[in-house]
Amino acid sequence: MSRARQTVTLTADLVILTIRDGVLSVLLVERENEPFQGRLALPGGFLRGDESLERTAARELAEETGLDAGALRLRQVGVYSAPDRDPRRPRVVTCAYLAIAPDLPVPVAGSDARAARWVPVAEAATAGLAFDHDLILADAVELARTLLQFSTIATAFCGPEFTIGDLREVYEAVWGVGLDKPNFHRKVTDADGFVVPTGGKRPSPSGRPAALYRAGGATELVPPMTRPRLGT
Amino acid sequence: MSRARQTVTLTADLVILTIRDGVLSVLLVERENEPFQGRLALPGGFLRGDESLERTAARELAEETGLDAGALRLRQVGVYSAPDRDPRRPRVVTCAYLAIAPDLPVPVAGSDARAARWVPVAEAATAGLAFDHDLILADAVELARTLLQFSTIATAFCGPEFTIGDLREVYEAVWGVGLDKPNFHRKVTDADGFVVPTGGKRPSPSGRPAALYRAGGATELVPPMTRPRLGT
DNA sequence: CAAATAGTGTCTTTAAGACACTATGAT
DNA sequence: ATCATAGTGTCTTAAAGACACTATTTG
Repeated sequence: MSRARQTVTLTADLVILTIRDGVLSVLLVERENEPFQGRLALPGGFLRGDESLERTAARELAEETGLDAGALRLRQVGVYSAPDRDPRRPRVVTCAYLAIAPDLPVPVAGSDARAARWVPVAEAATAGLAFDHDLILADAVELARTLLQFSTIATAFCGPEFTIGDLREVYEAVWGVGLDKPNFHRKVTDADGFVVPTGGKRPSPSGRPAALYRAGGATELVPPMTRPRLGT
Repeated sequence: MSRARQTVTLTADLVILTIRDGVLSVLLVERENEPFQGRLALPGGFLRGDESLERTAARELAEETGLDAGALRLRQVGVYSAPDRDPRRPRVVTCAYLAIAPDLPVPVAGSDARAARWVPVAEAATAGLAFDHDLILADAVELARTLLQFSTIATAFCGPEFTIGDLREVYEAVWGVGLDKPNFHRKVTDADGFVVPTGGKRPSPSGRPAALYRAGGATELVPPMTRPRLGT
């Protein structure tokens, strides 16, 4: 019974999100070759010899951003296996991974010299990415939005030290909403193991300096952050 | 740059859950061949010619249970790509899908004549499944538990008509907890588009007959069903 | 002082959960 | 009548959200 036991090529694609100037942005590379030459695409690469897909994704992440995949957590977004998703040839199946990064100084030029840059997600979605990367990006952003509700992952968007205001801006950028400052402050500082004060303060150009925090030990966020409902 | 562009074999595995006699159960097949001959495994099969993985999963579902995949919704659980997960040969990568089914009369003998049967999830987890199917099953069950909180998918465990008590038993079986009957009743009937009364009643051997409902139009469940927290 | 941003107090509304109570059937 | 299961009322507590208010800085 070896009927149609087909072999395929596997890739791992990365959706690396960060916040730049208060705008949710994604790391994209410009394609050098056909198909989709000159179009923007998610960074990614082929599965190699003895790797799992997670390892492929971690390796690509290091190559594209210089970030240690051990520090950052990769989460599976999903598998994309439509037979014609790669026009070159059938049967290139990809698994997408989500990574959340602090605001990096600049995307490290990939070791493979591709021009990588941060693009606001809203812009990327309208511009039209290569392959089915529009769909992948949309799924990944939706996953990130959900993770913000139930996990403490928002701190991954921040540096090692941050203010509650910084954290609030993360939620506002990813969710695309405005949040009540006083209630947000209370909720975050009350949640167990979400943030812990470092004792330091960050002066502001004009106004009271904000206390600094670092990420706490918890991964799950209880009670969850409630995302404002639109339709209601 | 064709370095190590490896080809792999892809399969889709199915975690088909149902509730039998109040116990969360999974459809398993007994393996006829090595490796893991005689052991229980998740049903699944190889990706064919022009299929997407979703289609492979849907086809397997039809073969194993006779259920129309159009009626049932398949959800991706995840990709499992550890290099040595199939001892026969490296690079068999699988994508697992979750399907939720009403209590079927009996597993339709698969068209490929494998002995398929329902096994309580607790039993399957301890028995030790073939390959990494223990892990896949655990992930799928965790996904199902989460879906019960935020979606109206619990009705998929029931037939076309069901009582609120039936629905409560679904939650209790999947979550492994007891729920307050009066509060559950109110919450379910108040939630918009979760269940709609059919007007019928189901007599009970001893006691007041229960009103019958069918699944409503909503897919998202707001407010969500709150899953009792353990540690607190 | 005013302006600006950080953070606290407190009230209202909503939902969760406990549980007493009523309703409707079989025997 | 009793027993059993279905379903409602109501009270308590916890959390969401609005928003007035206080605190701490710069100019």
